[in-house]
Amino acid sequence: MPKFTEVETVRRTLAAVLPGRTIETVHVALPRLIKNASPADFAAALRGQTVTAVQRKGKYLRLVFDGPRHLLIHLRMTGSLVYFPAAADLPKSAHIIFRLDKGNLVYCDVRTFGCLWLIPPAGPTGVKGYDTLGPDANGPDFTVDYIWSLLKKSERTVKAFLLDQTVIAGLGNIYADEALFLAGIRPSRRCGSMTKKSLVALHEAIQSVLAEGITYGGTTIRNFVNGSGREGGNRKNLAVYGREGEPCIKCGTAVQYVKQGGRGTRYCPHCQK
DNA sequence: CAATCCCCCTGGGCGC
DNA sequence: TGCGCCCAGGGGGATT
Repeated sequence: MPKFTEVETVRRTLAAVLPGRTIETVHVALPRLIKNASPADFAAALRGQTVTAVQRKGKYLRLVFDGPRHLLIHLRMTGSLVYFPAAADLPKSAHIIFRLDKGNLVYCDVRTFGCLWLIPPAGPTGVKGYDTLGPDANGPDFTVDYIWSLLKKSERTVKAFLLDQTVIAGLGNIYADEALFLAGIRPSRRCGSMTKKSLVALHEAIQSVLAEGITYGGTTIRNFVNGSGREGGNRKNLAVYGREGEPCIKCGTAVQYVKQGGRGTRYCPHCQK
């Protein structure tokens, strides 16, 4: 599922219902999802904890409690975190169940790549990917000048650069392709060949695709559901992702598919230079 | 430092 | 209808 629009959609949904709720018990059906504690320690640390906030940084969700541990979650490809206000049949992929004073919070994950960690409320967490995150793609520190300073030093492709979470936190494969299309930049272009002008266009395109993705509630490709279990509605807005072989919406040229850095990459060979 | 490959897994889609 | 293959939004690690 994720890129951060999906994670942000989940965050917003949960932030509306979780604060004030208290965890009564935790059931761990798939222990390997918890990366830095045994199931027993994990359950014991969270029992009796009251949620005070639901935060996001990059593609990580953070449940803030009134106690000495926070819960950090990465949904990876197919994870979801869903609040059930009343008793309900749980999906087969419900791997971790937090029984609350009112309702249940359920971590579901078909491919089971997701990760959960207990972390301290402040300071380094020991979770490498989290501690090294760059500025959020929709945050105030993600500026043209910031990107320019890194871009000049890099010899990588622009797409690899965009997906590097230490550079920009939150951008995923779909939105990287979409932003590059919108800015007219070929994914295989070298960072060093970028002009300030094309960077400004790219910066704007990133903000734009992310804002739109959030507005439409995330992009449902296969397994994405938001914190209420509803699917996102953004798929129809995608210009290149999932449209390989179909005509470019600007010029009609067939959208190309290539593997770049192991990731499926789509672009218009006419519009993107 | 950058690129590639492989891994973690399940299930949908498609060709035969 | 069934089987086997290929594919997938993420990211970490080993290797070249």
